[in-house]
Amino acid sequence: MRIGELASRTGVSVRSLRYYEEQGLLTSTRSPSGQRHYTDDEVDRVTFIQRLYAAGLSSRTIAELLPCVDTPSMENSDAALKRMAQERDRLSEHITDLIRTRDALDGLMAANRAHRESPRIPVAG
Amino acid sequence: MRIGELASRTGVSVRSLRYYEEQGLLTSTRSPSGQRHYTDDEVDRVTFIQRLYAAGLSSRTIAELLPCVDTPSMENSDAALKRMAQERDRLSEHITDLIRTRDALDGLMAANRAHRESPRIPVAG
DNA sequence: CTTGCCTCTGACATGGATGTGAGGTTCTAG
DNA sequence: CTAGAACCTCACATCCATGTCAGAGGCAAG
Repeated sequence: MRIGELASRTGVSVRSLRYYEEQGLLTSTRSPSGQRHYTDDEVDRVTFIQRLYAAGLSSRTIAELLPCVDTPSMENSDAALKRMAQERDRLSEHITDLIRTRDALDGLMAANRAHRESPRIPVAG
Repeated sequence: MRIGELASRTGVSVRSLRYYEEQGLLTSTRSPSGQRHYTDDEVDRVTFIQRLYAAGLSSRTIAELLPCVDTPSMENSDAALKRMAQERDRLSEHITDLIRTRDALDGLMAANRAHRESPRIPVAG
């Protein structure tokens, strides 16, 4: 498929797809006239890339991990696996932090609702 | 306390504290000479602001929520509470998304480790 | 008074993913 | 053949929390 279709299938802008390629996250075969062509597999790949972006990884970091995703071989894995474990832990920490924040919001909302029903002395969280 | 102390107590840069004030997230009393002074309460406030930033809220959004935090009164609450619920849900969605990503990373790491122990594709040792 | 550190305002710089536009080529449908 | 999408590259713009620098004033200690 061409870039436009990949874009609409993944919900990622054409601009971003080109950027991913520039960052070495995505490859394409080129038609004789220079247009990018992709296989169906790239749809999942792009989705996964987006997932990692959403998890706060930079394109640089993603680039370090992807070889390990593509071909789980020894040389890549050795460094990349360590990197991946490291990112996993960072992510895990972040998740617990977000959960704590969500709890804080829940607490605030409860306080406000309580106040709404029976006005009282304001308490900050 | 003055801004430097607040900065070191919260781990937030002086620059950022001034920025928070500029965005209406933080207030300070000024000494006659114009220097900012803060009470101990501001430490928690700054920490909470950081928490919200980490949760992906923009300073604009945070500004919308804080009045609700300060004084859980009716007028503020009405709009802000709705906003807060909305952000809470967004956050919740994000959390489940991150957990899914973490699971994906776990899967990849497991696959790589499995490969390492018994290489299925004879490439190199 | 002077030295040194803290603070002030203001303004420009940064990074990273993405938007946007120009100017040109390619593909597809009529 | 022609019109209009879709594509190409290049390059500049945007957002937003921070960094950083410059020039000036504040304040405690020697």
